[in-house]
Amino acid sequence: MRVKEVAERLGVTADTVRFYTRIQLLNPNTNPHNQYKEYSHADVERLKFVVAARSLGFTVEDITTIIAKAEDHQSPCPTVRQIIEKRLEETERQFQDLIALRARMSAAIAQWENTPDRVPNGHMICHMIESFAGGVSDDTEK
Amino acid sequence: MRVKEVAERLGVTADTVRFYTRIQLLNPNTNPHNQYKEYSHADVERLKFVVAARSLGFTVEDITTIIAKAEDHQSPCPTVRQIIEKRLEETERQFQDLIALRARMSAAIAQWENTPDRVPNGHMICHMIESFAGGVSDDTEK
DNA sequence: ATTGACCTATGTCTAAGACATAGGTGTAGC
DNA sequence: GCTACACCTATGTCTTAGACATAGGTCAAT
Repeated sequence: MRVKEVAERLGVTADTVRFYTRIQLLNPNTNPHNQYKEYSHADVERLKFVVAARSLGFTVEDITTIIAKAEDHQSPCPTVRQIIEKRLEETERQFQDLIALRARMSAAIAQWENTPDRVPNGHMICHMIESFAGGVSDDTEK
Repeated sequence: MRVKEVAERLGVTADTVRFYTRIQLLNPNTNPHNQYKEYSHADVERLKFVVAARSLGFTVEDITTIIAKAEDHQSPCPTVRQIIEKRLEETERQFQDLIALRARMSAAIAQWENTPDRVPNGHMICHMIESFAGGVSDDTEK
């Protein structure tokens, strides 16, 4: 199978499969004539694993580590448990950040509904953004 | 003022200020002797604007556009309203994606609590990840 | 003048692919 | 066989918003 077929089978783009191939997460045979890659059943299985792991928030580097352990006949499970715990914490942080951002955005939009457009003058770029102080202040004190 | 002082005043890193300077979002004077940048009060004001806009989800490119309009004596307000609406939609999408991801991660962790570690065999890399199907399946049908 | 702590500008790197491009494949029509 | 032509491929470059590494500059204390 060539890249597009593999990609479609697993619901990812051909570019994604090419990327994984480039970083040697996948190692298909190469046709020496035209450099086309030929993906085997084993390659598809591995890609399936990568896609599953990605959808659980593992980074590509995480996955590389996990596969390396497995190929070394070690159980990757402890590593996997450890990593996902860390990734979940990060996700939680992003989540909180995103909630705060969304709140700021919504508040700004609400406030600006009753604000007229205005042409900037010398010491203002956009009065809407500038008047929405949102916690941004100079620390100059004097 | 030099880069570090400006950065600290606005609660960002010196690298951030350098980055904005590099892309000419800020245009401080350069000491021809050592290339050190000297930030004026106007530079600080502009940086304040950039930081405020960033905290509302505007991209650096958005901000460049907004400032360009303002310097051209046009009101940036319509543009600003339009952009933030778009950014809010994107944020909402990310938010939904993140909720789904977090749910998958939590579910996986929960499921794996009662799952023993296992050493990989020929056709399995990590049984925990592989058994947590999470919607990843081959489209092979034959 | 020299040391040393701290600062600076510049170049490179990041994650995970997307995009652009030059060239290859394969089928249909002649 | 040859030619179109639609579609496919590998490879190189680009993306965001800074962080990091490094070589060199500053400045107060010695």
